[in-house]
Amino acid sequence: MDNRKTQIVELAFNLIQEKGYVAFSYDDLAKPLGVTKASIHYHFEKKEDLGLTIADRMLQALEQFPVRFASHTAQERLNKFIEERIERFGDHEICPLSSLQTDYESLPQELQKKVQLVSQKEIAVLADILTDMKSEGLLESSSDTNSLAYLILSCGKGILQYQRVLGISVFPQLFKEMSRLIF
Amino acid sequence: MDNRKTQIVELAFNLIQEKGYVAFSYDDLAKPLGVTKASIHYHFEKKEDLGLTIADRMLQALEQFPVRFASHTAQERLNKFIEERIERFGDHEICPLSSLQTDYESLPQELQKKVQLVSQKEIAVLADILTDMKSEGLLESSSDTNSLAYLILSCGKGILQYQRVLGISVFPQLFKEMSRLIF
DNA sequence: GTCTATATCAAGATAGAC
DNA sequence: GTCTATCTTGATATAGAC
Repeated sequence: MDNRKTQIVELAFNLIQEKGYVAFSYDDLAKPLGVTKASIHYHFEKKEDLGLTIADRMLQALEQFPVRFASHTAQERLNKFIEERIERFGDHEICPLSSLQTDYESLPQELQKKVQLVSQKEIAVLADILTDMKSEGLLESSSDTNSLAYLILSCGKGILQYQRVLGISVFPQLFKEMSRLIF
Repeated sequence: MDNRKTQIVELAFNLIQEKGYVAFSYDDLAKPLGVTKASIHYHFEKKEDLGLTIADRMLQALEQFPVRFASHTAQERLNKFIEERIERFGDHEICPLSSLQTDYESLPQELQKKVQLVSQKEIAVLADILTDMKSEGLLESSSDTNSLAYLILSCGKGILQYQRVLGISVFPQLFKEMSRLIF
């Protein structure tokens, strides 16, 4: 049953968004699936293997983004990039990359390396979109698109954290404020 | 020896900035101090007690900030607010509040409540400074100072995470970019 | 091949020694 | 009052049952 493997990855991905990488356990996966922890270990021998699979999925999604929207304008790609993120997160979820970044010092070396790659790729994908926007005159020519990418992503991730803790929805206003500043 | 208690708090505070709240253990505290875990439990019966003490310290520091700089201009207070943060963080440290926010779902209720208070207070302190700056004409009158506070803090915290993972120093450029946008 | 029973280790926490 | 020896639990991981 290869579907079980997918189930585990999906569940683990959600748990990372909710509890963080260090905080979630194999029992958190086993219980809802109605199996024992050891069964999870069959599919993913070590927690690191599961972490790597998830980080790889994140990396692939980022790599595919520019391919999926190759025929779209830069403005459309920016909108998609942001919309997809907004849709993905509920009230009790934070960015999975934020979780992995926070737990960075506890991660095994190979997973650390993968988290680095994902972090770099996420910045690069957004920076590319912003650079295209600059070419199209939608952004001031003096803008540092790389710094802007850091700024936008950091901001979005931070807001998710505040939202969850404070139980409020500041994303919309904040987004308006950010757009007003940048564009 | 009441100094031992202080030592523990200092150490735990650093560990939260490095590893996160869930990830650090009483053994991480005991080893460098040359005592057993149980000894730490004497000073802080439960991990939650230690967490609460640290969160309280963060809250007090925030409450004192406007008092310490009551006679300063809004611009000076903003500079101080940011400078103190920049000075506090090394290459392998992230914002302690970010750590507690990421681990939020794993925290005992009382500590969750305290993390909420710290989060609110941090936003409020910065928003107050920005509101004063608006009164002094240093900020566009249309600015939403509350949203700006979220934006600035989120951004700063996010950057610390990227910096640590990528081993780079993007804070300076990013800060320049942010200042250019906001002020 | 897929899973359970079990081992091992480290976590947080208690009770009792100095 | 301060700490150590010890307990209990829950974590990751292995070896072996179906």
